[in-house]
Amino acid sequence: MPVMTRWLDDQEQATWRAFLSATRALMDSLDRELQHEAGMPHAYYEILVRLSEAPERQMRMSELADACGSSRSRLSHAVARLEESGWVKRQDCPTDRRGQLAVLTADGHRVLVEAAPGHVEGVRRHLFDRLTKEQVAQLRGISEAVLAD
Amino acid sequence: MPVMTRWLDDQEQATWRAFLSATRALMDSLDRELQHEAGMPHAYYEILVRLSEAPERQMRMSELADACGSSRSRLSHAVARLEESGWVKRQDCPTDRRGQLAVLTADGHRVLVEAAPGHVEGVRRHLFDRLTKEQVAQLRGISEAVLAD
DNA sequence: CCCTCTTTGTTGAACTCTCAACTAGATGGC
DNA sequence: GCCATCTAGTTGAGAGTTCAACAAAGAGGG
Repeated sequence: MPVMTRWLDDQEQATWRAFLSATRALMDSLDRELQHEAGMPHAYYEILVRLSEAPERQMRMSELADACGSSRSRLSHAVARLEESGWVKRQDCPTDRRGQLAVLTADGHRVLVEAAPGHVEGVRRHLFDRLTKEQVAQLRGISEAVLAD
Repeated sequence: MPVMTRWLDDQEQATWRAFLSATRALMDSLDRELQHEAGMPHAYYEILVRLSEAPERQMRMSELADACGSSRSRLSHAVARLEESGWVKRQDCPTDRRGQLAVLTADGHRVLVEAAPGHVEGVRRHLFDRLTKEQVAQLRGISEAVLAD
């Protein structure tokens, strides 16, 4: 039996459309810049960041997938690609013979260090420079509310 | 000459990571739901929405690309796909012989009408139900600030 | 009119992501 | 020990996106 749809009111509608446009524009810019300056998409950059912050710059594939909000399949393909570039290598996990460790290589770390300033600059230019301190706090609250489970 | 990088402070860092996670989770959910219920990704749904709102349910390819925040190439591929599904058709533009009009078909309109309630429900569940009225207003302001040129 | 520059839209190749199927190893009950 | 079940990770195919190259037609200056 069909239930009455709760359509979006004007404020919600306008918010949703602005949010979609803004997010798409933001992500497209960052992706393009990162591809141009570091030769990788934003998703791959994030993988390198997570690895660089992990103890011994290494992580189990599934932890890494969770940390990046990525599916296992996606991560598997991505790490394969990053391995071809020589930025990550895989090692067998000593405690679980099913497991694999993704390890950031010296080259991978160097690429990351070189790309980071330009990327941060981009995040500022496209996002934080356009917001007040108050809006930054609001955006954090909103993001955390969306994530809450 | 290298210029000192303005790194993100703690608040910005936390905001940026939460924003990335939240946006990715939100978009992934909506994409999955729409793919499952309507057989198309969110980007294609948006194309149908824009067409449905246009006079005579038709638009020039480049207007449509701008409205969707899409590249011409992307739109061209997308419309080709939507045409295969029978939801959109192309027509020559009468006033500009280079031009093409994308026209929403009756089938396309029907699919859209059927998918809309479920999609709106998803947008509510994943976004608006988790925010206060105040946060919705804030999100609108933030999005518009990011879009401003 | 002619030449140049711009705009419109498409195309193919390379790349990324998704989904379902699959292998291999761990786990738990009996 | 044995079996069913679950978890870790990979794989290949199909779908979507990007990028650069391209053809075709409009626009504008001389």
